[in-house]
Amino acid sequence: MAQTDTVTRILDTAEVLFAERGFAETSLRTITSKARVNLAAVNYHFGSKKALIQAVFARYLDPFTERFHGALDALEARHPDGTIPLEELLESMARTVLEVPAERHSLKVFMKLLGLAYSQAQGHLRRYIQEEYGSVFTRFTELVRRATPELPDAERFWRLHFVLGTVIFTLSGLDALRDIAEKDYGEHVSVRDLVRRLRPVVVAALNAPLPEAPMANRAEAS
Amino acid sequence: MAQTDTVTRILDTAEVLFAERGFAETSLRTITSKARVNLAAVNYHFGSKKALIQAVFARYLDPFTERFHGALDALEARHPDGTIPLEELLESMARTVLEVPAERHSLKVFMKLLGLAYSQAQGHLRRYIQEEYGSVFTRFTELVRRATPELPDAERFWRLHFVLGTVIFTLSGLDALRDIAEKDYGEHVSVRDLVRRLRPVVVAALNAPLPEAPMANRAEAS
DNA sequence: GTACGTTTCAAACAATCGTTTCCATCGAGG
DNA sequence: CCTCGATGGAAACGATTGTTTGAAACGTAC
Repeated sequence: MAQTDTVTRILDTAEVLFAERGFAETSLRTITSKARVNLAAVNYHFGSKKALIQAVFARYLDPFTERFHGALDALEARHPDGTIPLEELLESMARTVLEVPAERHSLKVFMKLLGLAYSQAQGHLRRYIQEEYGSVFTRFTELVRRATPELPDAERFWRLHFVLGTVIFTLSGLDALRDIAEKDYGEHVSVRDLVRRLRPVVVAALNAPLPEAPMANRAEAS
Repeated sequence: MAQTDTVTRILDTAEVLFAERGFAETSLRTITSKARVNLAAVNYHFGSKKALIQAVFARYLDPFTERFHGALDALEARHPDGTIPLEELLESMARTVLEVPAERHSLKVFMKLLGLAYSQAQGHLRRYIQEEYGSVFTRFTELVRRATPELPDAERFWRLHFVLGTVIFTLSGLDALRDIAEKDYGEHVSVRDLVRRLRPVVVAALNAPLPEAPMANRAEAS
């Protein structure tokens, strides 16, 4: 139908502009004019700008969670003892993250959006993502827990976010970094190349020795 | 003078609001009313909103670069051979980052601002920071190069940005993460505690084994 | 062909934005 | 006392924002 055409044209244009400039810096007029669609179409089809932003994310995250659940199902089936090696877990997640947007040639956009979701205040976005897609992440962390029984729970929690930061930060700022790297080392870096470089770093970070015991608790500016 | 009072009151208010909501989401009216100064004061003292944003950063980065240069001078004096151990370099940087905003009890704000500087498009900001403060970073990376001669240049470049992502991502999203961690593990985390946890992870990431040789060059969606 | 629900369109809405203007106020120097 | 440059303050500027409106255009079923 014609609706689908307008809706997808809005989404296709919006995700690119959001990724390039951020949410607040992208007006509905910029989106609709570039998408060759009437201004009112956004509010008609999505209801509001907030809802459009969430729809942009849903188009990536819905297939991602579905595939990732499937991938974890397969992994659990191959390891009936319930303990999946850490490398396989990471590998599975990486593959899923790469697969989903690859079909629309928009891995870069997906990564930038993930970066924005974390950095931009946009309270509603973080809440929406947390409520809508938190369950997959919970399942994943539980599997990581079984894979790394020697790590204290709190330590594992923080280290998972450390490497999450590494990946999102790197892949979402990829363009700028790639330009610098290319200028300084003349080497062209593909996303797959970057993932190859990331793997040993992530594994080493998760397997790092435990920190020294904390000193006496000192108050800290909050 | 009265000028100084107005200027610092604007800066104090602006940096907090920017850190909480981002730049585009913080209006000059919100800043000036909360700071109890006239709306026109911002344009009078700073010239524009862009200039105010840069001034907020300069108030942190100017003392930071000065101290960091001094710390590196001291390190080079203690190692006349020109090779400073990696741990000392990292330690020195961490200490400087913690010192500067500690004097104004605003480490959290500083970290959030750093995170915003990377994520928000705000082209002018990245350019400003790069041009104004890029030299310290260049000096630091050169010292890291001498400290890790076994690493290929490109590999070191990427790993430095990996750990930079870890640190900025973690410390700028600290509030949200701290809430989750506190809820899940009942443990209160101070910034110093987090730095203690970060140290072994960062060292392990930089010292990770080299990735396997790349496969045949495959084109990748850019 | 006519009626109906859906979608598109141009126009206007009220609100907010950054910036500018103009005048009052102040304090120091002549 | 008067002057003058610097600062504070109220009001308005024009531009842009997200959203709403009401009518035109559309395809479909009777």
